[in-house]
Amino acid sequence: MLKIYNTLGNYKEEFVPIDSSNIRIYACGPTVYNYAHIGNARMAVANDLLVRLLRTIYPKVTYVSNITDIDDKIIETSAKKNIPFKDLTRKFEKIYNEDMLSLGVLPPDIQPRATDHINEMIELTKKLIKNNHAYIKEDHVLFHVPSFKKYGCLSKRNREEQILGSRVEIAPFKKDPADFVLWKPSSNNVPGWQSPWGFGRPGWHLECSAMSEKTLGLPFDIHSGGMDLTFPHHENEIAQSCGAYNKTNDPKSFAKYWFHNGFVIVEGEKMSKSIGNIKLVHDLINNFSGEVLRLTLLSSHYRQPLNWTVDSINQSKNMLTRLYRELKDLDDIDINNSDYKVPDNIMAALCDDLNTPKALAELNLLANKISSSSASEKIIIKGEILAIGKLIGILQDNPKKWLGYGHSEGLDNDTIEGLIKNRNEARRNKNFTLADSIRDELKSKGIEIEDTKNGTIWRSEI
RNA sequence: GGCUCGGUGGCAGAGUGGUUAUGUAGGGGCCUGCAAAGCCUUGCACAGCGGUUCGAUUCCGCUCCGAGCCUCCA
Repeated sequence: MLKIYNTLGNYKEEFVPIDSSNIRIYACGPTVYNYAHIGNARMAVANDLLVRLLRTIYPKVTYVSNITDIDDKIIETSAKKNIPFKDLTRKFEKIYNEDMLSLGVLPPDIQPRATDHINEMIELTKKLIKNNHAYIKEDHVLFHVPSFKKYGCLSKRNREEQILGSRVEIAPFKKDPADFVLWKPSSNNVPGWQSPWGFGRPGWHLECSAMSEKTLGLPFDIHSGGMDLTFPHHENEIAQSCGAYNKTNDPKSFAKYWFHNGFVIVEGEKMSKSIGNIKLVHDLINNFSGEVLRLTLLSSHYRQPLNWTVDSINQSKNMLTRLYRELKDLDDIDINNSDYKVPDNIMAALCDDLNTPKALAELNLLANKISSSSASEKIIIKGEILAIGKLIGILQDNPKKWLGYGHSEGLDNDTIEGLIKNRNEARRNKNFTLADSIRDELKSKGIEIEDTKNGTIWRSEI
């Protein structure tokens, strides 16, 4: 039984599908005007894991994650760089997908773009006007928040208190301070589309309401995104999608479960432009394998804040190295892929609101058992480790390759083999000073050697 | 000011009303010419103060500290 924490209600609850033959999930994707940072990656990895887990339980999962390719930050950036906004967004959409793939994130089944759904957004806005949830004022269309009684149900906010504590300047054309824009005018040099309310562009919440309905139908099972999207983005989506169909008393007529991942902080500090500590996947991938980055993201529970530190990355790297070493030692054991089975205790941990730290602890315990296991037990353990790895998206590489055995980026293999031969010659002659100096020389070139009972083997330091 | 969520061993990070988390880093040992790798073994912990309890790190209250949202944000 899968349990997930539902922000709509703030408690962990059993996942009961709307239609168990097709689980439908929508994750708010990136606004593509820059490289993806590690926070974007955490969202993608958390949802990827959820989808992978759902796929092991249910026959079909439809995973939708959008690309926001029109918004004011995009417009600003394209103006500043003097390139058409479409060129900008297509470029970073491509980079985003490449970066996520390097983290082992499987592509969503559908990745809709906001600009391909302008008509749907216009239709949705028309419905909201017709249902008296929206009004037209000074070329804007605004959602009237007091018309939606359940407003605040997701973020547990009381409107009056919000207004009192508000530090936001309120646009003069709003009937109510909480009203938000569905459609706004664009001047000639700003991207826009023709609409019944003139040339303009959508407000930023509207796209997800339109695209989720179009791609998944209403209601769907899970809606996800970063914690910060809870308010106002997801709150407004609920208002729009429920208001369009006059289901204002039933937020679950839009999406049943709300799944939100926590933030990434960097070396104990908030990740922000002003501190200048934004970690881009594009840069990290030059220094660490995607698998290491993925494991680092999975090493804390998805709802907890994740402290991204050099130490935490190295820890993940060391853990993977150790596990790959175990697998390398089991290299000569052939197993049938179809016999893979994720052990019950690890399934249970993952089904308990994606408790990845617990699952990883169990994985380590499983690996610890190898040294004291019989040959037949080792077959089972190897299969289980690979099955777990497949589920959570790690350990699928060739162990020798991953560990760097037998290939070098610096010295060529013949030179290395030659030096090892000389060293072993020296060892036979008990000339350990020479032997050790050869080893040191190799080490300085990034080559580590291991003397085993089957001879000397070498690997590049990872 | 309002709403959420946290404070666990050097570090990372689960969990539990009484029993080992796990990893990583350290200590000791085996192996090795010495290493590396592996194996065995071992410290170190539950922010503070009250309360409930036979017993609390785990439940309740308060205090202190921290994070996020309330404005664009994953």
